[in-house]
Amino acid sequence: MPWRRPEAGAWGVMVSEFMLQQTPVSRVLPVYEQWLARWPRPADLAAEAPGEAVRAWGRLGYPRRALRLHGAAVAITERHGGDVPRDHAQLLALPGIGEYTAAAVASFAYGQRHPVLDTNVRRVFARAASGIQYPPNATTAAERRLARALLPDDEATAARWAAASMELGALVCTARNEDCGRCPVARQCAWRLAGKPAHDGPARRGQTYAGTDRQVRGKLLAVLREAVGPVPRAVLDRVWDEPVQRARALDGLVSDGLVEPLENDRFRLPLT
DNA sequence: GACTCGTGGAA
DNA sequence: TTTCCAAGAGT
Repeated sequence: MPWRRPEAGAWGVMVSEFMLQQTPVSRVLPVYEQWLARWPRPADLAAEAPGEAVRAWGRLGYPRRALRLHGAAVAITERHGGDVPRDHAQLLALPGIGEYTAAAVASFAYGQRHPVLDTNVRRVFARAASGIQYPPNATTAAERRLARALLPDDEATAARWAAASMELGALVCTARNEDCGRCPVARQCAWRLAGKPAHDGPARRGQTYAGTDRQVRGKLLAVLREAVGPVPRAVLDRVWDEPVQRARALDGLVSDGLVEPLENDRFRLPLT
């Protein structure tokens, strides 16, 4: 992956982590390349209108991430001299960076020792160590303890371990159709040794996208991304025929800062 | 802890 | 066709 090359730098790692939050690698790749070519440093992005970040985000989904990445670039420029901070707590204080992303940037970009617990690693640990097919819906204290216990002591080794355990989950120990034949720890895997018992308990609740506010928001924002200038409400009205839900979705976008209302019932991506 | 927040490819 | 889900964060 381009964000694993040394020349990607901390900013490249950070951009990739934002984009990879809930979005598959194959869809991130082209947008990542365009993004880094256009905004090679945090200050370059910080100098842009936030709406440009939202526009360049394209169809990656969850566009609030674009807004937060822009906000993080501004904060880095103002508070950290334009350099992505190395300190975990300072990373965590940036908008859009939570427990996982702070550890990922500190580990992948700066080679530090942090437990990196994403959905891939959690699945690997659930199977190899706990003997269950899938991890709990939300990360538990027990999972964090396990991750800390398994993390190698040496800093450089820990950073390599973080990347390796994630790759193992992403490429081999996948959610469906896991490939135990390629797994380096298959002989020690508690789940495999137990005969791969199927996940019990409640199924992870499905999302059901059709007809939700999220779908309406997506349609509204798609129109605004493509528009050059301000868009009249009448144009936005065409994306959804149910007026109450349509208004609620647009209001939500405005209150999230993804859309800026103008005079005369017109709208655009935010300039400030 | 429960919910919200996009999108599209694969099973 | 429907379901599942992909390197989470914020409220």
